[in-house]
Amino acid sequence: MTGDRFGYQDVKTQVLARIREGFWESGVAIPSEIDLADEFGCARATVNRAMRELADEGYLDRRRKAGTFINPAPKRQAKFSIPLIREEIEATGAAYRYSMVSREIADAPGWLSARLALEPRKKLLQLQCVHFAGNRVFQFENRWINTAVVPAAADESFQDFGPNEWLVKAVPFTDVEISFSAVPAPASAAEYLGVLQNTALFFAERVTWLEQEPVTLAQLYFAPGYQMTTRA
Amino acid sequence: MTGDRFGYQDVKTQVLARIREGFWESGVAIPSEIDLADEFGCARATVNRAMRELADEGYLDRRRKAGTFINPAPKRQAKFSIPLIREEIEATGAAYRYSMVSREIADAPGWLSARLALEPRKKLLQLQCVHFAGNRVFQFENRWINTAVVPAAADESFQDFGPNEWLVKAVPFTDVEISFSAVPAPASAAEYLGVLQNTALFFAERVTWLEQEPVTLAQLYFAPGYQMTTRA
DNA sequence: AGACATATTATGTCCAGACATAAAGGTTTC
DNA sequence: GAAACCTTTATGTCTGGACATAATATGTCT
Repeated sequence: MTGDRFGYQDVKTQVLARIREGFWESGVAIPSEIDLADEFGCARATVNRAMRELADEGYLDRRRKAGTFINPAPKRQAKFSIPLIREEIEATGAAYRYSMVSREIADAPGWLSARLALEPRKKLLQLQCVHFAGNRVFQFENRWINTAVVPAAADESFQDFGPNEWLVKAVPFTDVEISFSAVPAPASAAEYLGVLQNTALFFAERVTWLEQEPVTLAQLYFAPGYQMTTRA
Repeated sequence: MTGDRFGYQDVKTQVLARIREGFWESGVAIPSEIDLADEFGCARATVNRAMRELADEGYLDRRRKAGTFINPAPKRQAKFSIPLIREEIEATGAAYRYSMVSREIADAPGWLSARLALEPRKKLLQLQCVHFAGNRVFQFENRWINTAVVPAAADESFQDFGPNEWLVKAVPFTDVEISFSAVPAPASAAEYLGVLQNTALFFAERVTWLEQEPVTLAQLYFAPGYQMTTRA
């Protein structure tokens, strides 16, 4: 209720409040858009937008003809923005610094071929690099790039900027798959992060695809203490 | 282009394709809604919905009067649904089993009071429990419940079901904060998960609030090998 | 009763037009 | 030149109407 008219935001707030206070009997359809529009004194389109967004947010279930129902167990879905690492670091006030550790064209190991659905022994560009926040190591990155899809990558030295930074500008992609887990630090990551082997590290693996073609796989080892946080 | 008319879905697909193929010059505003509506032969409201959703999804930036711009570095935002643990386990085909380990009313330790903005030495209900997938331990849970906000919790034994399962049905909440990290297994978690101390564990900490009041804090230690995955 | 066709209904989408609003850009004034 | 004012414009929202669509409910026939 911003003041005079009942907008879709107001409808959302009202309906959400009613859901929370148990205003409507659970399990029974809540009033139809027409009825609500009538009650709130606005057009059906306005109510529709409010209800559609509440459904998108998981509070409501809607079915044609059947009506709109309160979702008894709203699956809280957390949204994480995956920023460029440079921005993530600079947002903390620290200076971002990048350093490439190794760069080579190599055969894809077996697990990688399987993971990316590549024919065996395909040549890929492999990069290892380190990202610093100030003078502390922030992340160790192990990356493979499919030069069949991104031939231009073979001509880049990646001395002055990270592969991700280059890739997001140079290559469009259609699908991303990210998985997070905790791993004991492998030898390489331990060395560059300056921790003991098997230290608990937050680990992310990200694969991007362009239509059906795998573009790149990144394995990201975060320094101890890293947290990924969200408010919902 | 579903066949005849140009709906908002079609507009989205077209515009997204143009973004990806670099159809519009980067850095310059793309055509206005009116122009696009004209070009696609549909109403401005239709284009508006398409563009609004693309902006929500992070592909576009829109500003009144200035116009609509392509987001050069679309902050890929991953959405994770946070299912009830029972559903998560049963979705894998395994049987869910739950077991409570301890239950007591205790003073909130200092770090907790600070974290939840409670007055010091406030009495909280503390629970420790274990969630099984089949006969393997899946998660060790350490939880505090603010009985000032949820007095009914003090009367629950939590012998037969987990606190989360009970809370989502019994208490509304307005805000959730989740953070994920990797931790070395503390003694308690190591014992119940059957791993050595300091094993790398995926760890989630979730705080829920009802308006300004903290409802509950959960610390979730996942068995080794756990992955949180998303496709975007 | 069960199978099948038909009517009903709430949501999903669209349109044409309207006014509101934020912000860019220009103009005037000090 | 900076501050204050005005104009313009693209997006943001709303209306009241319309048709489409999916799914339920109902009626009919076997």
